[in-house]
Amino acid sequence: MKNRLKVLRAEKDLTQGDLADALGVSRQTVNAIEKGKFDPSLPLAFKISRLFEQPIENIFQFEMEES
Amino acid sequence: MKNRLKVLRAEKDLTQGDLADALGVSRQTVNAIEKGKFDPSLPLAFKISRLFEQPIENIFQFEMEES
DNA sequence: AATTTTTGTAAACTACACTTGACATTTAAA
DNA sequence: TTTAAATGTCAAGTGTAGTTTACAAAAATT
Repeated sequence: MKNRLKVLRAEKDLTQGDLADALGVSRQTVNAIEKGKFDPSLPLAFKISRLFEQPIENIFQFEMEES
Repeated sequence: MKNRLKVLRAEKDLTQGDLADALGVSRQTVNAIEKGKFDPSLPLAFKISRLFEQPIENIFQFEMEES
């Protein structure tokens, strides 16, 4: 699953640590999601969505073959 | 997290088993999600979204206090 | 160039999404 | 009203999201 986190984060001038704090997760979790190591849970995806004021579908791009 | 699965399923006249097959998950998983026992993973939420041709936000309603 | 901040990554752990199998209860059909 | 289909739920297991701690590498500051 691809995502636009790095760009969105840059637009708001946030470090991975800043974003992690804002979301209430660890910095490693933000890093892992940003690098595509794993997908966020649905609740976390919603929090990210609200923080960046964009629909989930606009932040995460799911492709069917991924599973 | 609330969801409109039961209604959406009724609109398409699908049983929990039908939906499970269409999504590639077990019937118990569909039942548990529908009853709010747990949240779907983000990939599964995307599959549900595509199947019902509605954005995730229109199917699942996240409220901040949930976590 | 030296220091600080940020990012990447790893291991070991916890929590929960999802599985199979099984059975009881409710709803619909014959 | 008896049978079948659909739903609810439980237990025990697997896989992955997310944790903490820790350290190395890269990027930005001074």
